[in-house]
Amino acid sequence: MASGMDDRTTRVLRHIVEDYIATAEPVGSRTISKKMGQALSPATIRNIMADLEEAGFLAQPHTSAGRVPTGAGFRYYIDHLLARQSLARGEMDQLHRAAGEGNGPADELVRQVSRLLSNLARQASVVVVSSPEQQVLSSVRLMRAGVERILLVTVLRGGWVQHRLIEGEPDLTGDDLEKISAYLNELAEGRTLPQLRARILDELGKEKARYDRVMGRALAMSARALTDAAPGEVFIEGRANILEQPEFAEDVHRLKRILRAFEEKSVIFRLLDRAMESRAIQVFVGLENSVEELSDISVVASGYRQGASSVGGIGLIGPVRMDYSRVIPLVEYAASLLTTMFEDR
Amino acid sequence: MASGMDDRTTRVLRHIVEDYIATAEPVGSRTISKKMGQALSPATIRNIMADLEEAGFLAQPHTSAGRVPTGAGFRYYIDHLLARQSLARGEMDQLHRAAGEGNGPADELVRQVSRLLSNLARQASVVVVSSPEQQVLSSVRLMRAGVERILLVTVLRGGWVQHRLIEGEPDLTGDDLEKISAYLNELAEGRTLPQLRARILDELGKEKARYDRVMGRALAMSARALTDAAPGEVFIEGRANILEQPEFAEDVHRLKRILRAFEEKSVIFRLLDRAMESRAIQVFVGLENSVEELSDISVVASGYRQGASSVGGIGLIGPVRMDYSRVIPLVEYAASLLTTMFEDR
DNA sequence: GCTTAGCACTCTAAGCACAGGAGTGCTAAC
DNA sequence: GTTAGCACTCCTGTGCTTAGAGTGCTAAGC
Repeated sequence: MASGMDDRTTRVLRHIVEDYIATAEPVGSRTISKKMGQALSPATIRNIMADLEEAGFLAQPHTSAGRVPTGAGFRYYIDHLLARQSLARGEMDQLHRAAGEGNGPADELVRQVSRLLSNLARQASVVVVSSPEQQVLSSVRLMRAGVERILLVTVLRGGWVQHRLIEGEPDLTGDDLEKISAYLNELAEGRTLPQLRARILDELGKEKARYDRVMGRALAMSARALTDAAPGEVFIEGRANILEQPEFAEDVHRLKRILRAFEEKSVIFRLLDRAMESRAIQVFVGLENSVEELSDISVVASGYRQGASSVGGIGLIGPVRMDYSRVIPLVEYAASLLTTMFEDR
Repeated sequence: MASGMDDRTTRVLRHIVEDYIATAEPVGSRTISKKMGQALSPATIRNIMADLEEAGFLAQPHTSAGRVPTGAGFRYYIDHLLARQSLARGEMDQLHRAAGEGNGPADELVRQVSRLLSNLARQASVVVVSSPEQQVLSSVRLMRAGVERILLVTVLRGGWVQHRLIEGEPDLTGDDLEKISAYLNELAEGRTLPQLRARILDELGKEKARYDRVMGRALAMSARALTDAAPGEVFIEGRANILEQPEFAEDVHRLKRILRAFEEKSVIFRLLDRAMESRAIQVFVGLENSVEELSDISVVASGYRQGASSVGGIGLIGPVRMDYSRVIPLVEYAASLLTTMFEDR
């Protein structure tokens, strides 16, 4: 269907979308005519606009208003007409610096980058960290945490740290913990979490008799603790930027919906998981993103990887009227930056 | 000054504040007269109101509107007139259950309680975790995290887990780490973080020669890592509840200010630190809280402790017009719940 | 001397009419 | 196929009016 649009028509569409992105106001034929150097009169533009409206790319809030791009209009613009802006040198530097400051564990790093991404794009930013089950373990340790509690700490290659608390094990001595930890750590070497789990169970069956009961129990307990995958995490930064957008400033109801969605991690997760799988950047416009609460907002997101496996996604959330030409390269760069950062971690 | 108010006057004030809390509308003399069983006519009430206004407890948005309590009015109400509602059995149970679910490390626990507190009070809730320097260590460990990174994990009694990443130490073998960790852990036994730091430096001076260079370097590096106190953390839950309040629904500007403040952890920190010191619950009304950005909101907060030392604060943030009779007991209960939870941790 | 009924007064909120303006669609001429 | 011209629609802002809520003041009553 889109194939039926000639060059002139698409140029008009592009100008309308861009003007609307810039002003957040319905745009009229006069404006577009001027913008195109008066090569076409307003009347001609109006004819074209009528066509575009019929095709579903534009809509009128009311008869005497200008046109506003529909979801489909934005979609077409993004897919076919978008002229990507290249990032400013300074912005790239800033992102690099932010990544450099993410000195702590891996989630510090992703949060730091997300925070800056949010500021540069003037939108709310979201990172998700999927529980990286395919990641190779760096080390594993049982640590005493109070009288009746033991903390199972796992560190994955790349700097992901996870905790699991194990309750009600008062009679393991410090020496026991040392011994078991060393053993666990040895088993963990070069393995992923599920592999370690399997390995422990294996050992437990095979050599159960060889070890004292304490060791057996501790291993079983570790295996159990490793069974519940650490839940993925979601960090949202720059919520306040949402308020900067005029569409939300007016309409408190929409604002409420989106802030509520932010409170529900699962919603955000659903939102980004499609982006995490794919290597390319993804843009979900309005209704497309299938999360009812967020039917009138857009998500621009991309997965980031560690080696071959994807470990999470980073992106921006905002009104459908977003400056995609700027925002898409930003997200893309942030994601690839994270990917490179994890290469030498 | 307040001493000059007779019983009848304060009763009127109380009714005005309570009606305003319930309706968010300026309240008129007629309403109060009815509410007090018509013992006093509206005209009399008006006289009293005029007095209260002169004393600074009430204000009029405009001549023909009813009265609205000022900050001072709320202050007086809270300090002298407040009839605390007792918590519903069910609410207490819910909080207990939430605390029970906080099975993970300590900050999981406080977040869980905070989240529920927020829902029960229908306000945004905030917990701060001050870096607990007086807390006794449970265990300390160096763990390999990638080729060039070492993770220093400290577990404090109560289940507080902290990480510090140490970069650029490729030539420590697994055995080295084992040895040093065991040694560190021994030094840590029963000490607080600053004490451990001091102790390490001590050892380092005294017995430097006795150990191989690797051990010395690793100890020095640990001491260095322990020097930067882990920053305190701030968690805010239930931001969306803020939008429920009519005062914010209308006024986008205020909403913006408060959400912006939420993004700045330091602001929230400043807000709660006075509450953390004291054992009693604290209510900061409007301007009092000295954070310019939040001049028209209230904070109800209380510190929670672990043993004798305070480790953080929990509270609610919302418009000055808050249902204090309900909210104060809630916060109080949540804080004391946390304190008891930490008793047997 | 405190209380209160009565009343004039003030101010807001809501409704309505009206004008101005932006933008459209259609028609007819180029 | 393009465009000037024009009638038409609909929103927006303004001014005006009215109803209502609530006040302050005064004078009468207990």
